[in-house]
Amino acid sequence: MALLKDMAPRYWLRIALDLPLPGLFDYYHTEPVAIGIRVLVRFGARQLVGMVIETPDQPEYDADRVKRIEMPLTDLPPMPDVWLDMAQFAARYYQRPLGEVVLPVLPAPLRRPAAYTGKKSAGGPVARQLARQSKNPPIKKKNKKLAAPVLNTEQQAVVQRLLEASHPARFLLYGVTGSGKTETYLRLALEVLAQGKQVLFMVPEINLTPQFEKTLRQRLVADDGAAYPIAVMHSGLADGKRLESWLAISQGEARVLLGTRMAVFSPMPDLGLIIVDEEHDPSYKQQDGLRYSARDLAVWRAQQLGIPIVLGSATPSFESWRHAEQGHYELLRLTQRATAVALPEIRLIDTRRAQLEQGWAPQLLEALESTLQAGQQALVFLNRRGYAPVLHCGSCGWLSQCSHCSAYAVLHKGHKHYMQCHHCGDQSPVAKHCPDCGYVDLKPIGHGTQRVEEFLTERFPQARILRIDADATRRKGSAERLFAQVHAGEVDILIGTQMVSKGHDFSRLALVVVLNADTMLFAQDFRAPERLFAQLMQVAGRAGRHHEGAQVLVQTDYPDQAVYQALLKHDYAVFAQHELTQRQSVGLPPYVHLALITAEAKSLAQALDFLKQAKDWAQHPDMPGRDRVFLYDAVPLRIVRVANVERAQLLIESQHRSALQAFLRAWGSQLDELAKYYRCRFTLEVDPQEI
DNA sequence: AGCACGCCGACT
DNA sequence: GTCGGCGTGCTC
Repeated sequence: MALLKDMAPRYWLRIALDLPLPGLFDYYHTEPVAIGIRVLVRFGARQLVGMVIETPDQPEYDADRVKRIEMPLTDLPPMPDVWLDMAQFAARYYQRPLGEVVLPVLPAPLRRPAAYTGKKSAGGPVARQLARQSKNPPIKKKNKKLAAPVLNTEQQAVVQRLLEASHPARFLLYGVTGSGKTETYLRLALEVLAQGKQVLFMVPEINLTPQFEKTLRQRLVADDGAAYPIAVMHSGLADGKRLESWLAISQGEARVLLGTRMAVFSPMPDLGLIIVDEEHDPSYKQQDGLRYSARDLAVWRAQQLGIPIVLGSATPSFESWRHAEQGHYELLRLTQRATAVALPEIRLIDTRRAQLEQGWAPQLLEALESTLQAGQQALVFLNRRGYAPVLHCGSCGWLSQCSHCSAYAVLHKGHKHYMQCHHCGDQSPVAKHCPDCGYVDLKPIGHGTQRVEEFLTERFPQARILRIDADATRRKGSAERLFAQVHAGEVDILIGTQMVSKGHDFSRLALVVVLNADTMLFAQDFRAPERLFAQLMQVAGRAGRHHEGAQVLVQTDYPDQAVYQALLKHDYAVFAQHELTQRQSVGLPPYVHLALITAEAKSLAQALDFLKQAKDWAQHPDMPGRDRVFLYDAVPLRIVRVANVERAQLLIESQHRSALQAFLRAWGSQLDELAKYYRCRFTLEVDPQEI
């Protein structure tokens, strides 16, 4: 009996599984299975979908304990080699097991074991999806083809250079807001599409896709009048839709893919061009799981395929700017607005001298007043949601500390009043009297969007005021609906957080007011000024796209700061120069490469001890790259406790990317054991964007 | 990560 | 008596 069983041939497979365990897992099958095929396997007590990565002659694992796969999932062809190569690169570069790359990037139905084993799994998710599509064929969205606008000479020159693209076809398109970056993307895309290639368009956020999609549908039309099929990919799509897009683009049926960072992992058999819009945007970096930069992977993918890539921004990341300086990217500039409208005037309101009314300098209120009188729109921008960031007892000094975090609970008003910690999400009732001394008159300190809304409603009772922030969009439905109100002209004053600063083009907007810019400036992160500049340029860009005389007013206590002075002149280049000089002198990116290890434990001592011990291990003479890598001391995070977990971090720096990589590979593999000993959880982040 | 196994406290 | 809390350890 045993003999008979042994006679069945064994084809050994090394399989990637989505587990936080290093390496691949050995299985076998009685028939050959191709690399890149998904398989259903038993792993311990559960079933998982994995992907075949190698087909070795012998297993590495104890052959007696290697299991047979349940079945290969042949409803899709194997993932292409170039795709697997990119996944492999990402896994190595970001120091994660391959299974944490190749599986999470698949649409959920393709990696759910139940989709192949359950009762209603007949045919698998792909077959069902195709059946669904043939039953109700997607309605071809009709968009009137829009005529291409006439290019100005500057745009013509840029398009010319893009079309001439040869080696190295990596472009940094630096264009002020309204200079027509999108138009140049479209010209290049049309050219590439006409050659029978696919185009990948990346945007930083989901809410930017609808507007962009509309533009693409109107403009990406072939000479014969046929629209190039477009697929959209982002985390807001339902599983079925996401699978539909994935199938359309990977089978080459869709010619254009518009998506957020995850789109960089979509297989595209005929990919011929990548465009990364707003390339500086921090949203391109994933903040959990595999902490990848979609922009950086896009550059890698373009390099791998030998195809052109365009990184576009009005405020490029300093990393990209530096690449351009060094000639790694070709810098293309659009310095003029495509519409004849001048850039809005930016003014700093020095709050050190001003007599403030509820946090407002009189100039701001006057400007609001006259904007309303002129029948135009105003945008009030402040990056702080809720009513007030903290509640305070005037008698004993008590503050509304979150009971789980070293942060304050924020007062929220609305249909219901409540306190909420923005770090752990915990909600609690608003204290009626001081829990320490019983004093009844607790006062909110500081201003959030809700309080600004309340103040402006009192101050300008005739104005139609709308607030758009994470709270407003959660309750009242989609952000898109609220934005539609603004576009329809039903809003005089729009109050908003980051959410309003991107993408939307408000036609009647004549005034932008920025309230708490300084708090962004003094965030601990070394990128704070860079971020603030980008943020303010972006929000300023909302104003006066259609009308002359738009104003941007920024309240600050520090008008002399370089970032504000550069902003006054709309001068990114000078600001970049200034900041880069500083970065170079103190040794920060892009002049050095960083990695960051963050430890979490019940007590701060455990987290710190773990990191200290890890640092000691790093000094071992056998550690590769040790002499070319510098480790800082372990330090507690600024907000040390979140959800009753204490956190500390340790920064690793090197002049040489390859040395850092080699070091992290050797070092990182030893940390699991150490973390177990200190009862810590830890994450290792390569190229961290916040420290 | 998840899931099983295992050893201690308050419930029908 | 058992249901279930989550600590420990293993999974190709």
